[in-house]
Amino acid sequence: MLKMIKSTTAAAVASSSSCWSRRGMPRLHSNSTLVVFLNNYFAFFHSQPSKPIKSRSTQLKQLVRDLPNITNLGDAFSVFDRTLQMHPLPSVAPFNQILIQVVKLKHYSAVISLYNQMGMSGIEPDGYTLNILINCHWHLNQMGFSLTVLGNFFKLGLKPIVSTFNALINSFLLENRVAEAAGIFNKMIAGGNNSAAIQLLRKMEERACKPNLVVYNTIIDSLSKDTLVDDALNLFSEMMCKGVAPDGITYTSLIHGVCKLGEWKEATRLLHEMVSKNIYPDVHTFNVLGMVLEAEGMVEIMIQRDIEPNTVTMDKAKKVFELMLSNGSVVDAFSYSILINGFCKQKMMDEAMMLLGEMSGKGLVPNTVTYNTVVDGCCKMGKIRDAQQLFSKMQACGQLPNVQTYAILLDGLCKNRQLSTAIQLFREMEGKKLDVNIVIYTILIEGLCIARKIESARVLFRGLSSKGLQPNARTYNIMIKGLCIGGLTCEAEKLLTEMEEKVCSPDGYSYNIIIQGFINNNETDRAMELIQQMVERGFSADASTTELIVDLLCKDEVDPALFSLIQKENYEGNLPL
DNA sequence: CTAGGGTTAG
Repeated sequence: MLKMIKSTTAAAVASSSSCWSRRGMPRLHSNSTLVVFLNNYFAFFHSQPSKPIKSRSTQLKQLVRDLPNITNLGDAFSVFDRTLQMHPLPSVAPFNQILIQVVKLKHYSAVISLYNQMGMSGIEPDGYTLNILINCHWHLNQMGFSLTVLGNFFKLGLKPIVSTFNALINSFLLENRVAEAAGIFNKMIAGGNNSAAIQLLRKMEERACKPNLVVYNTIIDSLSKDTLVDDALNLFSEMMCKGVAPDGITYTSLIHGVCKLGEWKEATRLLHEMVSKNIYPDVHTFNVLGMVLEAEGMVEIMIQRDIEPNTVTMDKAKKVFELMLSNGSVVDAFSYSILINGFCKQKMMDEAMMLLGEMSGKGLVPNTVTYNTVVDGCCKMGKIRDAQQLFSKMQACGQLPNVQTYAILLDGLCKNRQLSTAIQLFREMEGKKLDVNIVIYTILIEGLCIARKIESARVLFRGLSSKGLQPNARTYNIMIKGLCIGGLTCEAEKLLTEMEEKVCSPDGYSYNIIIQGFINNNETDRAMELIQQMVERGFSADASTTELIVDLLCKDEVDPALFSLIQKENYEGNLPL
């Protein structure tokens, strides 16, 4: 088998070695080798009678076999309650299993509340339970709770992040607890601190606590996510030099990173390399590739390379799916969500809905994210009624809407002039004790501005800090635009200044919005000054701003020198000599 | 039965 894959990938690499280009170049040609790899890979598995990738789940989880499949929080609670009512009370093990299932559903607070319920019922936690709990506290950014669970090594409120973690790691190192150290890395990275993570990696090495594969994978993935792919690849080389062999997770992280940068050649090389090491792409890897190909409009090329672009049909898309399905284990609910999202983004809602319907027939459960995707698709098409129906349906199926679901629907309502329904929905989500975030308020502020209720928008905007929320650049931009529409350019400019003082300085959008505002309100002098400022800061006029300026120039209302300023900015470096 | 990779919002 290995030989076959080796030969197909080698052929794939050899077949189009000259069509690579760096980032920013036409993509349709540049990733064709990747597509050839995929086609060969699928073709190979298609010809195999049995599953090539052995499922590890058959070797594990004897206990969980007796538990019903948990696909939503409601199920989890009922299974938990039934387990709690058993006589005699079972050991902690099945409870741990339930907690793990809930962790997989990412309902971390629910895990903690179930854990508390266990305590009240007299079930003693074990090491596994505590690990699960620590993991949840990390996900919830509750570092203090994690530390308490770990055994009160430290008091709460320690500020210096690196030294805190160092201290923790040192104490773990005494016990040779590499796993926990890895967890701390994970948390640090969640805070966006790659360099601190690498520093800690070095500390581990100094202490002769050899970082293992998980530690490296965690950091490599974080670097890849931040598109620091060169650093990720360096660490990748380093781990191999130190005798730590990469696995599928390492490769998937790296492939994700290079694909994000459009480095198709590198992606193909990595795919080739992993297969040559007897590490096979799994459903995660394919989902990354599927996502990337979809985003690049490569779906049609994946199926048949000589068809017209932009003619993706359901038939053709299904062909890819069937190809993946022929592998038996390659398509899961994630894969469906990704493909459905692709169709939604292409505004092909019929196809998206068909796929959604198809899932249950395959025993796959559409989750909150899947529904969010189709609700968004409907909203963006202006099909609010359909979106609302899906919103009801998901709840009927036991998939609870989250903040993102509400954001999607709220935005759809606001943009389709149904402000009062939006406000009703907002009240509903408040009632559900969902954590209303800045995205939600930004949507509402924009909705109010669209409805010309500038005063209400302003009240909402000013009330953000009392809710403990910080407006970001997008919130400011929307409010500035609203104020300009309301003719309140003076106040809009004050907000622009306020942005400077806060952590979010004005971006290109901010300038375009306010410049348009000044021009539309016949304050050309002020507009001129801001155009100057915008250009100085390296931002440029967008199409509609340029149009307004050209219009002014035509009416001879401004200094003609202005045009060259705009033009120079737009064509800098590209003017033919 | 513990850690690490894939999907969604303004």
